[in-house]
Amino acid sequence: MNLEEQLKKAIQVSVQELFGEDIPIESIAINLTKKEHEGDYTVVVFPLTKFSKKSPEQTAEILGNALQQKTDFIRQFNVIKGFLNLSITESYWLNRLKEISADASFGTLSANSEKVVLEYCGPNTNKPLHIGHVRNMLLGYSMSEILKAAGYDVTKVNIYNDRGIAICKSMVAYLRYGGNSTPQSTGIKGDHFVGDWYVKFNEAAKEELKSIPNLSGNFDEDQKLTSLYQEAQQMLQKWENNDSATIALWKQMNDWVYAGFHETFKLIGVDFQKDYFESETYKLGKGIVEEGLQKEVFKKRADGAVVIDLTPEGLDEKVLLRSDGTSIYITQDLATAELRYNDFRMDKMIYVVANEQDYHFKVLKLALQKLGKQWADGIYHLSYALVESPTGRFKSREGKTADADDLIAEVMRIAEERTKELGKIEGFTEEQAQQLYRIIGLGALKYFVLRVNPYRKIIFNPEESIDFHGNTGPFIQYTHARICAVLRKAGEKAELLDFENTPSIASEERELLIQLNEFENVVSTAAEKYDPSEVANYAYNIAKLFNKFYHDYSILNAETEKLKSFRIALSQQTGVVIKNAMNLLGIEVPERM
RNA sequence: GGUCCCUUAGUUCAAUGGAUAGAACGAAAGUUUCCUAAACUUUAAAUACAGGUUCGAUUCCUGUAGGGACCA
Repeated sequence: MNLEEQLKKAIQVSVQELFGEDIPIESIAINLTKKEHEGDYTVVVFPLTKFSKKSPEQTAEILGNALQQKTDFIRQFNVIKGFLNLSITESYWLNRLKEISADASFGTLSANSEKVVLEYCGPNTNKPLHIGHVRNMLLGYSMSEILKAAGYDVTKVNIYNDRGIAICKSMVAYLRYGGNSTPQSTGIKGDHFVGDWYVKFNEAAKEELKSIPNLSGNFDEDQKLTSLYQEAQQMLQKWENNDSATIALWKQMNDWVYAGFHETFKLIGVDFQKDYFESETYKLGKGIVEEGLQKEVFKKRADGAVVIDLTPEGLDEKVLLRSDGTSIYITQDLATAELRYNDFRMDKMIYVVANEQDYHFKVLKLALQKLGKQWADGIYHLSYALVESPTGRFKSREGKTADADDLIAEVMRIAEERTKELGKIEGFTEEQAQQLYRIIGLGALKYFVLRVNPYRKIIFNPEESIDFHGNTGPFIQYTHARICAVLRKAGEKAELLDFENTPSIASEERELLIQLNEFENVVSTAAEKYDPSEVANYAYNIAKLFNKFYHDYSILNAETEKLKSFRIALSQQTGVVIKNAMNLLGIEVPERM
């Protein structure tokens, strides 16, 4: 049982004994004491005054005395207004550092036997990944690591939107203008190669529109008048009819795209245990529509469309099958969800999808619940806001600035530039140097994205490079490298860890230690809130505290051997926590930089 | 028209209903014969507006203004 739990339990018992009131343990508020006050933990006693029938000060005083008697780790306490500040004994903290250091799995919560399927990325196969996918992938990957650390059994899945009019457009343009070119012959990465044909399609369609009169001015509408679009339509038709030449071309182009995607996945460091393809699931909707009609959860409208009435839930009447019998995204997704449940029997199903689809997922979950699917209660939409440029939403036609591969290349280039400026790669082989640029560049990018709450939109200015100073990934990585340098110099002495009865430790050391002890709480909160930024901010705070400690005190030249031993252990554990926290964000930390 | 989200220093972000609202960048000033200065220290600087709930509101509720998304 950790310290906070022990404290809460002791408070609960004391309140019962002192004031004769049973209070739920969740109602007890314990915070870390603010810097400007003396103490380690603070109990807010205002809520207890209604049971004690005494002033906040008196209540705190009485409770403080009781707690001190009941436990053996409270050295002293003070009361300021309604705040009871408890100081924990030094021996408790020293002992705690030993425990943490000896615990190889510190930061990993015990397994809870719940199974989670987490879907993320979800690209279309007609164009390369862009900055939106980057946020999605970083969130998805990080969330999976956090959930694993919190004790869940996590399976990551991807869904490819590999069919439909969009990919047919690329196919048509390629057939018309592509000749026998391939990614290999042109040296263009597969997903970009196919994406280029998609762009080409739109350019050619615009060109064709110049000779067509009476346009509406709306490209999405007007393009339907072009021969190109009609060809794409026919292509889609043929695809749906299983025309072998069409299928062969479709497969070829998608394979190029997948090869490109996989390269990017590998570089950015994300993976999936299972892939789903829309082409294999897009027809599944019919069955669930039947089921819904039978159960009378869905109904047939006068015009023949099948709908679900969600007005009691404050939503609208939602169409699930159009009057012409064609299905809609939501219908497919209902069926895909069920398919996935049959595949995995998971307790939770998490969708990492942009907040444009908040409404969609509300409907999805509600509809499944209304159909009586118990497992639908476990659906969670991890919604995140879009990444925008300073002038507004990134449009694919803004091109390069929003492209994922370009973005990654750019941060790595900046990392290289900065590192060389600082002359930090002495003694590195070329391969090690490249590795370092990758770690730092990606660290900067990933931290930049993950330190922000998912629901908050990110303004990314491609003109200004991502920062490497202050509250950034490289700052935290640098702290880790510093720690490694000290530990290297300390040599085997780091193994000794004899710091029993170390004379009084400084407030900077104490604060760092208290924060290290919080790591498991942070993991648990991040998992509960589905929010990696909790971990990011924590890692930053740890790094900041360490740097202050490092600046103010000498580790290797400590006044006594015991103190030195303590500081080495503290540094070592800080390094471990930084590394583990950063790994939860999908960020690697270098040993030298 | 309906539903949902957002608004905190010049800028980008923090703050389970708790103490004097924290950081970073940028601005101004300083620290290197000392374990990595991608670091550290100091200064100036913010809760959109109006009500309400209560011991206490950046946080919860209502309304206003501004920004964004979705549903037809």
